[in-house]
Amino acid sequence: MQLLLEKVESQILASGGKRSRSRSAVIAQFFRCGRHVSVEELTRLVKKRSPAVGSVTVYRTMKLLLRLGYVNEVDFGEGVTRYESNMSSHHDHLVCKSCGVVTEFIDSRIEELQSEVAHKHEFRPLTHRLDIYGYCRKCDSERDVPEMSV
Amino acid sequence: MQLLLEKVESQILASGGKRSRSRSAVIAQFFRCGRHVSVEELTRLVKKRSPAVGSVTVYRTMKLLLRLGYVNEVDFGEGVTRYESNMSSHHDHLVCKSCGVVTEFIDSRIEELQSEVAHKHEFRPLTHRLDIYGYCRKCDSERDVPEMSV
DNA sequence: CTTGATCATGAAATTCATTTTCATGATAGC
DNA sequence: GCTATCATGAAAATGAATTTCATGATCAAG
Ligand SMILES: [Mn+2]
Ligand SMILES: [Mn+2]
Ligand SMILES: [Zn+2]
Ligand SMILES: [Zn+2]
Repeated sequence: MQLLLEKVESQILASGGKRSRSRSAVIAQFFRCGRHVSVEELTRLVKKRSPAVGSVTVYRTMKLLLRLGYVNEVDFGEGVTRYESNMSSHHDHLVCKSCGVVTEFIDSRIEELQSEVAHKHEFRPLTHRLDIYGYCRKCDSERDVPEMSV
Repeated sequence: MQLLLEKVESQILASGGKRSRSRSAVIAQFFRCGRHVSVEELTRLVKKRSPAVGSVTVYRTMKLLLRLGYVNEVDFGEGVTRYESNMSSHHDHLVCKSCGVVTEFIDSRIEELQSEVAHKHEFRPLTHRLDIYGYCRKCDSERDVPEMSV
């Protein structure tokens, strides 16, 4: 982990950037916390250890990591951009519309069929986004329970 | 087409709304123009025939059609919401990153596999969004051409 | 170690799509 | 025609994200 942080920092140096406390704090916290973090959430976490860090620096740092290829932006239609590490390989998402929990999956048959469809349309595919929205098991069973209220 | 407009208007009446010139103009223009229209584009088109109509009314009318189930919102990550008629059945999208052209497709095998994956994860799928980003044939061949500039 | 050029920072201002407010105009049903 | 209710457009407000700007930190050279 410390290794990863140093690798990122040296790549920042190599690309003409400089080290900084705030930025290190943001990067370390990002790799420490879970997936699909929003800037607001990440800022709150960073502020616990480094109260002086503002959200603007978090915005800038995430864009920097994006340029360096360490993160991906994801958007589940909430009006905010979320970030996930690019260390793990490509995957798609199951998004619960009730509790918001996100489950990752990969299905090579679907990936294969996507390539096939693209080529059938003379289209050169580069990336794709497959999000399935619905209810996770917990939320689905809760919705089945007949009226308990009032 | 005139039929469709009347159907929508009567449903608006039934749900407690009233008729209006501006709204009719927006609805008619929407069904007249192509798919994946943004509010800005639609407003410009409407203004040609009805210059007094403001974009706020277009925003409101599209949300109304959304509530009544006539349209879907689509988002290709451009920062603006686009609308498409809900008359045609579900489909997915091939989006050209160069010229922006959007091709629709449907592949029942992919749809089938999505259900399978969801159920494997004890997830009840309701909707999904599959967008494939890349280059259409025209843009792909143009990019292959070696440096022609200066 | 000092210097000086360059980069990074946070606060405030700005942008841009979208929504809300508000005073006024249009509509429907009596 | 009257009137309650809805729809309108302009302007203001919102909220995420970016830019500006004055100041502070960093680093390579000397
Ligand atoms: Mn993910
Ligand atoms: Mn479509
Ligand atoms: Zn859930
Ligand atoms: Zn193209």
